[in-house]
Amino acid sequence: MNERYSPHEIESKWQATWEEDGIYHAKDGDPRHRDEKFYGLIEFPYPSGEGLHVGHPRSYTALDIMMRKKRMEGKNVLYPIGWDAFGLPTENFAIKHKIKPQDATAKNVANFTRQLKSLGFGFDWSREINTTDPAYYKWTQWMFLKFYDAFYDEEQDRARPISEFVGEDPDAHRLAFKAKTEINWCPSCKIGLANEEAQGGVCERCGGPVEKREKEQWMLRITKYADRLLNDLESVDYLERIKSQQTNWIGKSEGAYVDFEIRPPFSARSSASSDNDSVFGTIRVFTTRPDTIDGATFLVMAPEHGMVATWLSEGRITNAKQVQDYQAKAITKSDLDRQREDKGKTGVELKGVQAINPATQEEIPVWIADYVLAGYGTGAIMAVPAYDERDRDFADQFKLPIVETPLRDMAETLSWVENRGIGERATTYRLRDWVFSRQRYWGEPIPLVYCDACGTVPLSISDLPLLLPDVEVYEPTDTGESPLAGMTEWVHTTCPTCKGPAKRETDTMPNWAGSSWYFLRYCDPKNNDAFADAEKLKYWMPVDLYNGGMEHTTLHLLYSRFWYKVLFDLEYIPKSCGSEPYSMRRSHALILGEGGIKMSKSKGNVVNPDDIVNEYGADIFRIYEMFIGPFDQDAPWNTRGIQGVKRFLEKVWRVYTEDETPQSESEECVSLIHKTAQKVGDDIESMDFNTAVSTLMVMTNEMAKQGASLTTREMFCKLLAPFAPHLSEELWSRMGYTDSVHVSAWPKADSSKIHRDTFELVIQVDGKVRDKIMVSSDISEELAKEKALASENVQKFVKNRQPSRIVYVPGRLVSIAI
RNA sequence: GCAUAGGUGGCGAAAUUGGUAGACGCGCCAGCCUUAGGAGCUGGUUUCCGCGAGGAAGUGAGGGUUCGAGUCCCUCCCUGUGCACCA
Repeated sequence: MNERYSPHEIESKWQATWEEDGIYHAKDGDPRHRDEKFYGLIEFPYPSGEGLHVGHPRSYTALDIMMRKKRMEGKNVLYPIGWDAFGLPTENFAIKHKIKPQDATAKNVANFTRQLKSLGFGFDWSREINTTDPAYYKWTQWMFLKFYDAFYDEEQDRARPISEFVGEDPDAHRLAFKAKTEINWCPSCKIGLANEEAQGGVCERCGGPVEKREKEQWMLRITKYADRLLNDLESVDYLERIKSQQTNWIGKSEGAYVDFEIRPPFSARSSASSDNDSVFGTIRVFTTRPDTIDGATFLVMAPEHGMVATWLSEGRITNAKQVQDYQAKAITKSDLDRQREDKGKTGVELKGVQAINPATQEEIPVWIADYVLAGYGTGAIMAVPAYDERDRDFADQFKLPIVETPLRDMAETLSWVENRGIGERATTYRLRDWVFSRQRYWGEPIPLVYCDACGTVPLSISDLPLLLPDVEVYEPTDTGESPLAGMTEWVHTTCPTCKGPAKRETDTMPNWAGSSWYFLRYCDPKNNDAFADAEKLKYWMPVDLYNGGMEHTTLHLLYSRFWYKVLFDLEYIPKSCGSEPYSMRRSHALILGEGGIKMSKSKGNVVNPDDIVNEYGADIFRIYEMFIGPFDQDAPWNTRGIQGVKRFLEKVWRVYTEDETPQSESEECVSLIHKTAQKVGDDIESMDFNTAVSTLMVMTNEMAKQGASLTTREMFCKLLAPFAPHLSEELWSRMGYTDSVHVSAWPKADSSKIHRDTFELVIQVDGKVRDKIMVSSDISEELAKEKALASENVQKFVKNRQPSRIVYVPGRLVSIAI
């Protein structure tokens, strides 16, 4: 009886050996030789209580395969791992179970570590980081202070230290600044919610509707980087759909601001006052279609527009009550309500004011309506119902005039607007500044204090990290304040400048903070004097390949690019690293439940990686996830499918442990192993892992049938190594090698050996295959055509007719057209 | 609506980028082995016609280019994903 393939014995043995030998440790190198390095990055996981999802290993295995190949090709590979551990789910979980988030995190990290190690990934565990480690978040806080101490210089188009600011009110220009913004407020839970917790306008905790409330929060001025974040996409290799999502998110549009004069309606004007006197203001609108201005038959302002309040206080609006009611409703209206109302628009006319269309000089009415957004453009639009669907809907609903007018020339209109001094060319963006405060406990404390004498004072680096107080109670408050606000001992402190009494900022940072720069920390994870040493950054950065989920394309990916650019501008990142953190970005897709629906606890179709590893072992699991379908396409889990992979590896095992090794082998076999080497190598580079696996299967079938020489077996073992690291290591050592297969040289395909002496020539008549004949590879065109016409079956279809054309494709076919 | 990825057997999918459609795997069928098989091995498996050699049809629909189209062009339809009353 032959020995059976026992994944578990093999896997734990080799995992221990690898860890002992440290074969996956990256060595810092000389920046002058950085072409030898390869930095591959996966999005570090959030260590949730649920443990690893089967989706995680899909991405990690894919990069693991690429990194193993690069390592075998002689690259100095950095493939690190860490934990993005601050955040809401852990905090909520800890509150529910009355434990500390610190303890929950430690437990979850231990569980994730066990799971990841059981899968045999070649991570460099010596560089493991954790965003909740004070030694890590010290630098997150330090970076926040650098944002606080910087402004954006429009002329130089980069951030600079605030000390270099020339002009009035530098505080108004800091990259980290405080401003009133809306937060999501759940009236039943009496708690401020993060956007993630209020998706769809519904509270994640109680399911009730979420309202908007105003609160002063810390913001980061990402909008200053809108153009650079957009333009620099040209310099990086991201998937097209990633680029387009970022482009959409930034949402640049070009057009013009146009001023509309406002006066009382003609009918209300007293005969004594002249037309000029009656103008009491202007409303500036933003439009991308100034060429349609003749068709602007009314003006619409956002209910929150400042001028509405002004006119109300000046008593100009004759239906004030109605307007105020509408304003009040619009402001408290939740996103959910707005979505529900998408069947019709709402709005109120501002009676007592009229606008003048500068193109036609006609009086047009002014409305407020919540389909006009306060935060975009100028918060006011000229409505052109003849050309704009939304304006048409509104006009239809309220019986406003729709006038078809000819379009003007765009360039001429822009000049006309500018020459008359009634506006200017303008560019707007959808991108908003980044709301950086969270009223939560489990995040990095914002390292600022408020002093009556000195105002807002940043902590100095020697006071960092500002530790999160270790307390028993950290539940959210009814007031919308951070739980830290209730910890008076922690809040009351002394001012770093004047030593007088001061209060700490009690908001914490969002979990996007720690993940915005973790890839920098991997370059030098233990440095206590800097977030990373410049020489090490020069060697490792930028990241050569970054893989992650599409769900992080607009937030994390954009935030971290922005964060990196600020550090770059402020010269904390060496110039030679470049102004983009990631050279290449790829995205994996989801693994769905059986039947193609999303895996979820409620549907009961969640597959636990532990179960799969226990039943089949890591190598089978890894290969199954690669074979499941194209890496960038969603794929349903199929428990039966994994059986096929099991058979495949068992067949490999038999080939190496049972078959007698022939001294010589067929030309086909030699050709096939080199073809396999070529294809597997190419497929790994292009991330076509599913076809790489099938190529390995084809080769295995051939070896099982025909037998294979030692050379072929060695070559195959190396090709298999990135996919099934444990099995290949076992086979490698059984072949007598003492060094790891993972540090052996990646096999190069020899194209002269792929070349065959004969090939199958396909013969087509009128585009249909009529025969296939074996011919010599160096057959001449004439001979090929001759042989083709000589074929009996071909003659049956040619039927003595004269071919109008005969095409010969070397090495492939002869096509005869009648 | 805008953007983006797709649509190929019973299923997951391949297709050297314009050259044999369905590789590889699942499932199914037959056979072998076995006390037994929901284990393993071997062979078969797009559909239709035919005993067979072989033939016909076939890549969401319809046109077009070409000796030749899953692939290129035009007009549509459907599905997934992201953003969305962004002026």
